[in-house]
Amino acid sequence: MHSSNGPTLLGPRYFKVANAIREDLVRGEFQPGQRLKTNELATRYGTGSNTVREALQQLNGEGWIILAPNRGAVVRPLTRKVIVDIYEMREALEVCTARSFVENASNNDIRELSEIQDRFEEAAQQGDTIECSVLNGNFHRFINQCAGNEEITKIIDNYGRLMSSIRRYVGYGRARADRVISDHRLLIEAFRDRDADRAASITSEHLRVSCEDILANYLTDVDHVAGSFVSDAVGA
Amino acid sequence: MHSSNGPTLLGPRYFKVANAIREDLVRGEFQPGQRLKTNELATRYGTGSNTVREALQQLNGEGWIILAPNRGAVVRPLTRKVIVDIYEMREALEVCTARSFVENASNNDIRELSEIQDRFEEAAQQGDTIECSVLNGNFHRFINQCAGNEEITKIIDNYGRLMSSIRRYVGYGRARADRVISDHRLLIEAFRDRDADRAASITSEHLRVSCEDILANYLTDVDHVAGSFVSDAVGA
DNA sequence: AAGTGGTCTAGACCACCTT
DNA sequence: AGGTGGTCTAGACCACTTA
Repeated sequence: MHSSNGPTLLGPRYFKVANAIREDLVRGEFQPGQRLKTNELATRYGTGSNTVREALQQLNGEGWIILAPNRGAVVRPLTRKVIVDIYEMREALEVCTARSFVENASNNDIRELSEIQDRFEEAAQQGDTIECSVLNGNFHRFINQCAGNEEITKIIDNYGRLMSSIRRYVGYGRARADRVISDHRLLIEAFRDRDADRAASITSEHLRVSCEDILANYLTDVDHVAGSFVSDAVGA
Repeated sequence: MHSSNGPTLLGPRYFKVANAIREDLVRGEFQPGQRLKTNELATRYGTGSNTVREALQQLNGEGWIILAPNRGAVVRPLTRKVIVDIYEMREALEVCTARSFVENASNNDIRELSEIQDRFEEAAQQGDTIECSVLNGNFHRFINQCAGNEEITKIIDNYGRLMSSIRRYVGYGRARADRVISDHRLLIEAFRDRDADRAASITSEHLRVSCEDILANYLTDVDHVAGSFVSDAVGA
């Protein structure tokens, strides 16, 4: 081991390239619909085209780009329809995990969940939107993992980065944070009561409203890519 | 163009390699839990290791293998839990598409669906289990596509080959075919009545029973891989 | 301290599109 | 035909695992 700068620093090269491309997508460096050519990307990130290809396959699975055989990659335009579709899928799956959580979670799990929620509320109190975003992710991920369906967890995790990037794009206003807080509280309560139906309907409603909130703050006509930096966050 | 033997015959090489590996998995050439080494596969299929890697990424997304960075690929053991998880996911998503179908499908779509069903019943009548399997797939895929959520369609299609391989493994008995037929009929009827709740509950029940049927015919203790050929099909 | 096997690069190859 | 860019190969490289 060589002193301290970390052994591999984030694993294989194609991970780093995938991260770099994701960041550039969020920064708006690539336009929706734009073709991503392997050789260009290879020079850009100082790597071989084959490594880029692996990164692109990753991003394809995560919904960022569209990959066609013998055609290459295109930046996926994030139309309102795409956002609705993704949220609808997520709703279907998370309603399912919410039900399983009711069955499978130990009292300890529920306690742990409400600790995440406490930290979330604290972050919201201080207007720390980035932390809010992280903890909100943790909250849902914790439920999904306790639910115990690895297939579903894998799928939702795959889309996680894209979804939180969309969320970051429209911002996380005070009003939204308040709504999230009360939804989460109701959900925890339903878990405590071991009421699967209530947990399911709260989850369903929660995600539906979240999606509507995003669409309301989303630009209407033009197609978008995941980010294009957002300056103001709270109080949007 | 060179006469007639087909231009590229199934697209890029990594598709063919992916197909070949899938077939070998179904044939039981690789044991569950077995490591799949890129170089071995490369020699086996007469290709480069990089091409193999791309094929493996594909198979990873389809649930056939488990891929870990710097670790390589392992044949995924198809435990009962994995099957249950996949079916649960599928149920969550297809209940959703069944509902959307009720909203979005034209009368013509419903007519087309029931034509697929007619051909399915015909194949069942003749004991043609392979054709049954295909048409059953078409039936559900048609519903999913009409539902209009591309994200969900993509996910279910991804798992399609694995699921039909599992189905092929346990066989498609007379009793099962009858049950499928009556379920499908009820579903079409619910669609005709534009009754989303009924369509949802039929779909849910349909998949749940299908999963139980598979588990009942599945060997109990040992972990399995997707195929290991099945000789008898009807009347299991 | 090798060895094994995943990862990466450079350049050739070839599918597809344009002229 | 020619060009562009996706695909593929051979071999070097390097992370991780054995002793």
